Amino acid sequence: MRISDVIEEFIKDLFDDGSDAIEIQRNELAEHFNCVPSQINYVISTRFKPSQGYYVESRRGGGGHITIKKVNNDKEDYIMHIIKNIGNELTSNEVDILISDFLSYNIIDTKEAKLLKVATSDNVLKLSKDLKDKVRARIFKNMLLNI
Amino acid sequence: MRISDVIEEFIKDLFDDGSDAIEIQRNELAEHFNCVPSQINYVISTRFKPSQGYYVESRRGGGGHITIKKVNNDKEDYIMHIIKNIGNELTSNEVDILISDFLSYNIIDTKEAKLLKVATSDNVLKLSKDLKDKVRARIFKNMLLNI
DNA sequence: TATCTTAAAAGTCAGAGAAAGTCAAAAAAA
DNA sequence: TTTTTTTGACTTTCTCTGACTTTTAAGATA
Repeated sequence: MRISDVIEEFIKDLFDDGSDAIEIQRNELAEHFNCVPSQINYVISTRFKPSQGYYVESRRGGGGHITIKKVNNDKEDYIMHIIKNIGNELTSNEVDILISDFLSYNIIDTKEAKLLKVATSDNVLKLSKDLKDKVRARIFKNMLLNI
Repeated sequence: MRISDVIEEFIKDLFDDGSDAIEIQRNELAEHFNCVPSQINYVISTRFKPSQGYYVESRRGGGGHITIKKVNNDKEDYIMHIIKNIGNELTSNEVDILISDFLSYNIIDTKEAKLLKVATSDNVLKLSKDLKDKVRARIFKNMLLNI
C-alpha cells in the first residue's frame, strides 16, 4: 500500500471523534510516517480537495499548523428541499418557524437569521395581506438560495 | 500554542468588562509571560492593527503605558450615515451603486452583498413601480441596520 | 523657578529560528 | 507510454529575541 493512502486514512481517522475540523503539524506527521514533509502536501492536495468535501487552511512560522475542515453539502441539500416545499405564499409565522429550525440545525448563523427575518417582516414590507405573503415567499426563497 | 496567541487572548480578555479602552504596561506584561518586552510590540503590531478594529497609543518614561482602544465604529457610523441619506424610495440602480461602494470600503462582504441584492431585486419583488421602490428602500435600510 | 540629570519606561530593527509551500525531477505504477 | 507518487532543494511566511534608541517623568541642582 502506498504511503499516501496510509496518510490519507490516518487523517480521515482523526475525524472519527465527530469533530468537523482537525489540525495537524506537517513536519510532525511526516516524521511519524517517515517521509518528506512535502508528501503531506501531496496527500492534502490530491485527497482533501474542496470537490472531495474538505477545506484546508494553514499557518506558517513557529507554532504553524494545517487545519482541515469537512464541509458537508447536507446544508445545501436541506436548503433546496425546504425551498421546494415553500409555496407561493409565506406568513411571518412560518418564517419564524423555519428560521428557528435552520438555527437549531446550524444551517444558518445568527446574522443570516436576522437578515432573513428583517427582510421579510411585516413592518418592513408594509403591504396588503394578499401581496405581502407572496412577496415574502419570493424574498425568503431567493435569499436562502444565496446563503 | 504560541506565546503570541496567549498574549493576544490575555489582552482581549481585558476588554471583557465592556470597556472600550484598556491599558497595559509593556515590561510588566512581558515579565508575566516570561518573554522579552519586544514580544509585546510584536503581538500588538500583528494582532491589534486598525484594520482589526484597534487603535494603539503609548507613553514612554516613568509611569509609561500602552493604551489599546477598540474602534471600528467607523463601519457603523458610515452605515448610519448612508441609511439617513436614503429616502423613502430606492431604485435597483441605486442599490447597485451603494453595494459596490460598500464592497470597496469593506463595509460588507460578498455574501452580504448578494443577500442585499437578491432581497431587493426587481425580479424578486415583482411589484408595481410605485410600491417597488418604497418596499425596496425599507428592506434595504432595515437589512443594513442588521449587518 | 528654571534647568540639568538620571532612571524608567516604550520603540525599532535586523537576525535567528520554526514552521509550511512550491516545483520539477526521479521513481513507481497503471 | 502515461499517470501518479515520492523526493528534496529552495522559498515564503510567521514568530521570537536581544541589542540599541528614543521619549518622558521625576528628582537634583543652580
